Amino acid sequence: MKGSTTPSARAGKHHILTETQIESAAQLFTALSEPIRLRLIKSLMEKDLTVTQLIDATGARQANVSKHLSLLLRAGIVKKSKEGTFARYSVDDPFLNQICSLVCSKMERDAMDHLQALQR
Amino acid sequence: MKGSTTPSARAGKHHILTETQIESAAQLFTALSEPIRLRLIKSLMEKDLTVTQLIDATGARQANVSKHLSLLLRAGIVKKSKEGTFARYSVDDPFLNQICSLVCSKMERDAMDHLQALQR
DNA sequence: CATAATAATTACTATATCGATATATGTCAA
DNA sequence: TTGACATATATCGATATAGTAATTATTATG
Repeated sequence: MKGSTTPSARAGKHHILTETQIESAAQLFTALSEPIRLRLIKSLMEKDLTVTQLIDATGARQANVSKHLSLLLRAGIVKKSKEGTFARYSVDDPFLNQICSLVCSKMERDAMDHLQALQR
Repeated sequence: MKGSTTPSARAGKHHILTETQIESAAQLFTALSEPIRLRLIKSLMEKDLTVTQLIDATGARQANVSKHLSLLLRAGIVKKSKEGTFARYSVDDPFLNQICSLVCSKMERDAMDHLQALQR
């Protein structure tokens, strides 16, 4: 026994991404690939916040916060509503909670694997 | 009724990423943020393949395929085993199937929302 | 050993994007 | 209208990364 996964064990049960979906997915992952944007998302997952509040929450500069927020907006990850001079941003997408817990469990699993590899 | 989500509806049930986890997650998403890398992953999700086979499957150049594979390897997304002069790569991580179906459903949901917005 | 085949690496150009600064836009209040 | 505040945008230098061609291991084979 070689411990290798048979291809047939995988075939037929996974989602097959079209080329168009691959491009879209890549853009989505790009939007999630910057720590500052994940910090913004994390803050917004607790509650809706204005730009000023996000500046305080993340410690980033105003221009950077605005820039990354508009990127997240274009990516369809956050929503925006104007309130006077304020802009209130929000995340309201089950996708984010799901991907968050998925990433968490992968990282935990990888950490476990790493520990077991050390003990072996 | 304003249609806004109350913050309390979100609080308490989501995963809270630490700053370290945010950095790791950003690296993970970076690894998934290039179409060519998603194409490699897609091919490998069907079955294990050598570099040469991945060149055929993706149409990319050898150096490029090797470079992106080594990036995916460092990111812990693919595994590598040498077979003579060949290098056979594989993905064997439930994370990928999960994230794949998650991304698919988000894209489908966004498409539906977009259609409904047009009809409104 | 010499050669061919496979894959990784190096060197390079082009492009993208980050953060920072400065400026513009928009809104409210006096 | 003027001033103060909130946000967006434009620009710039620095850095990172994509893709390519050429080179360098590494391994199998005659």
